[in-house]
Amino acid sequence: MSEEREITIYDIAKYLNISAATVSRGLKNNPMISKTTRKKITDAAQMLGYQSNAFASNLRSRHTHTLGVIVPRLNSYFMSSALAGMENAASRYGYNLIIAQSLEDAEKEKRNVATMFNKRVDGLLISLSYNTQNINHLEPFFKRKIPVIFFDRVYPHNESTSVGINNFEAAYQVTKHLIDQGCKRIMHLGGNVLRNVYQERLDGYRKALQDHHLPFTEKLHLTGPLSEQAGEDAARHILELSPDKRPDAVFSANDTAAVYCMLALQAAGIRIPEDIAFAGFNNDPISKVIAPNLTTVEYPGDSIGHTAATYLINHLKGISDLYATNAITLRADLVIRASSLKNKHPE
Amino acid sequence: MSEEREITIYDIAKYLNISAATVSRGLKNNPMISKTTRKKITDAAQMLGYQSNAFASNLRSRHTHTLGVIVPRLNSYFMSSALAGMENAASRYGYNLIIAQSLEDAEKEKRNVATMFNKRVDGLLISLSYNTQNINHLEPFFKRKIPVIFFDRVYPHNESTSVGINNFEAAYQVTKHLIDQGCKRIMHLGGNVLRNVYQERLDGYRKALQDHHLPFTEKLHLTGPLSEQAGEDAARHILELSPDKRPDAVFSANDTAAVYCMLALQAAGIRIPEDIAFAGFNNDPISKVIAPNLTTVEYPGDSIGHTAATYLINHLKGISDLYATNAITLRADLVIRASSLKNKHPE
DNA sequence: GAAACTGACGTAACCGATTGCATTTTTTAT
DNA sequence: ATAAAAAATGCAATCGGTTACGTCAGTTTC
Repeated sequence: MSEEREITIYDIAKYLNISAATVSRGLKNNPMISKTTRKKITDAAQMLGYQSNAFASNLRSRHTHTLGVIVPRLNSYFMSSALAGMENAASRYGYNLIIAQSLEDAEKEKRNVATMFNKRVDGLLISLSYNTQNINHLEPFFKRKIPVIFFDRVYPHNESTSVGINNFEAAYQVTKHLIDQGCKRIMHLGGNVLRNVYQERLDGYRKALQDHHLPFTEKLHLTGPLSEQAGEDAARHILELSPDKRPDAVFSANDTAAVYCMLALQAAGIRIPEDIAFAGFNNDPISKVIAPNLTTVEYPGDSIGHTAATYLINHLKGISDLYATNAITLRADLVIRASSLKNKHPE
Repeated sequence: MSEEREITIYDIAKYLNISAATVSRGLKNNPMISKTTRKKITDAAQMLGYQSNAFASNLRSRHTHTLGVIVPRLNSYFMSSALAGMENAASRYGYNLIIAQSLEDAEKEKRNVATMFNKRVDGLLISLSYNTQNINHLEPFFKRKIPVIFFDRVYPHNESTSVGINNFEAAYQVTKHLIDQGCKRIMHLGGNVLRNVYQERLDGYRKALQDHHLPFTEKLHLTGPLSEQAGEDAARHILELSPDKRPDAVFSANDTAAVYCMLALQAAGIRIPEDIAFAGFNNDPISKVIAPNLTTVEYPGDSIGHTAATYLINHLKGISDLYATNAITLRADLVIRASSLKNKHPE
């Protein structure tokens, strides 16, 4: 039952009859320490079961080897992939991740940011909540020059970098693909345009329509949370339209809404892609399971997370300068599957 | 460009002409401090933009308000749900989460555990990697009486608690359900029996067979990583059997393998559930998208995570005693869907 | 052989909040 | 008004590494 006392560098120092300073240096492979004493130190540390106390170290050296991550939700495929990518990069370089979720709430996001600051994270990776209006809550970070990287849902700021894809271009390609398939009345299920990703996807969609001389119709533009429910609601909305007013294609800003819209429409006897073609966004696992398989955009969460974290760490190590880089854009390819193929023999 | 200096309690103390000790107490709402000075302190703190330094605090008070979480992979639906549940519970009580993934590698898990220990987490939540043989690497935690909770993939240990479901019972129910549907040759796709969840699911399956006087056939028991590939491999295996030797049902220990097995079989012309009934495990989102919808077991990641974290925190606060509790078992209901319904009119 | 230098290690002052104990101030009781 | 009790605040040690600076023995240089 006796509480084991903590082994410190002082214990090692006493054991070897040397100073704590030497022990500290020896453990960090400081070249000032001779090979022989260094060996003695590491051996003694091993023997005594020494475990370094990160606090004491942080308190003095003023960095924590910890990165803060704030995401809207942890449990989406994209986010958990992004986190996995970050964790891989971070652990490779000896960094840890403190993860918090805003639950799409700007207020909780503010509290998360404050906590991260108090825990003195060395850098922050953040994807903004659904209704965050501005980034004033990040000021403490900017003031203290603690680097911030936005990923996925970014915010323009000239002292921090954004990591994501070209949403405009991807949405343009999706829409163009649907147009190439002969679709003329393409519906768009979008998210809150406060978030750049949804704004840019909407813009790409509109630009493609315009370039192909198709009108943009407000009635074919639905905005919502892109949830399962939202997908089903969209289906109901479509079914309530008179058949000649119905869209002949749906481009959803995520796969979840697309898939649940498809399921509801199919239940009502609508054929996909013959009656209505479908395209989503994210390349979520469900897109490969739904019948017909869903055309979508590969949104590489793992790469985005890995890139963002690596970049942040490189900045911290002085290898690259984050302030010079405004944005990093990763490749996001269109993944064409059966849900959008109206032409049996596409050229 | 000037680095803003950090505001400390000493700055507040100097500003108000009081001692740092009083400031420290005032900020923590210590009742020993009068209401008026407390107000003055918080106001000054606000005014000066004070942010507490968690290190200094931790170093002295010896707890971090941080929980370590080690999971095999971040990007599975179950795990990300569990993490989300943990984060909700933790943030409610002012705790943070440091998250690391073992990538199913026992060695990386060991390193993760050591890091968590060095960062002095107040408690540890862990789901073991695929090939972890023992829990010797957790000894430092046990020695220092730092509480450890296992969730999902647990390990028997009489000083720590496990949170999960009754896998044996759930698997029994799944198998019984398939038998009730008239199935007689039920195949099982299982995982590594080193992990309790897979061992127990296998046991439940076997017990149900036995109770219903059905033989257990080694040929109908496949063990693997339960990945998409594993599901497709299982399908190929089934198709290679002569039709009279084929199973009339498949019970997979997760939904991913079940779904990809179904897709491959369907592509080969096999009808589900008429030719082969299917059941999975986890209630992953894909189970609701596959046609026919997959019968499965609701494995409540969110609840498991929330419960595990709450329990750990209650222990830390002295509200409950973790050492007295051996296991917490959550409800896991069978979710019957079309993939297993051979009888058109089930009673 | 004295001065200058180098390598290896020790000394001690931090980092910023916490807390047992001492001290001062205020309140209560007599 | 005064002693006693209670409340409020201050003092100073402490947590465990880190690091600027000092020391000292041994080596090099001329």
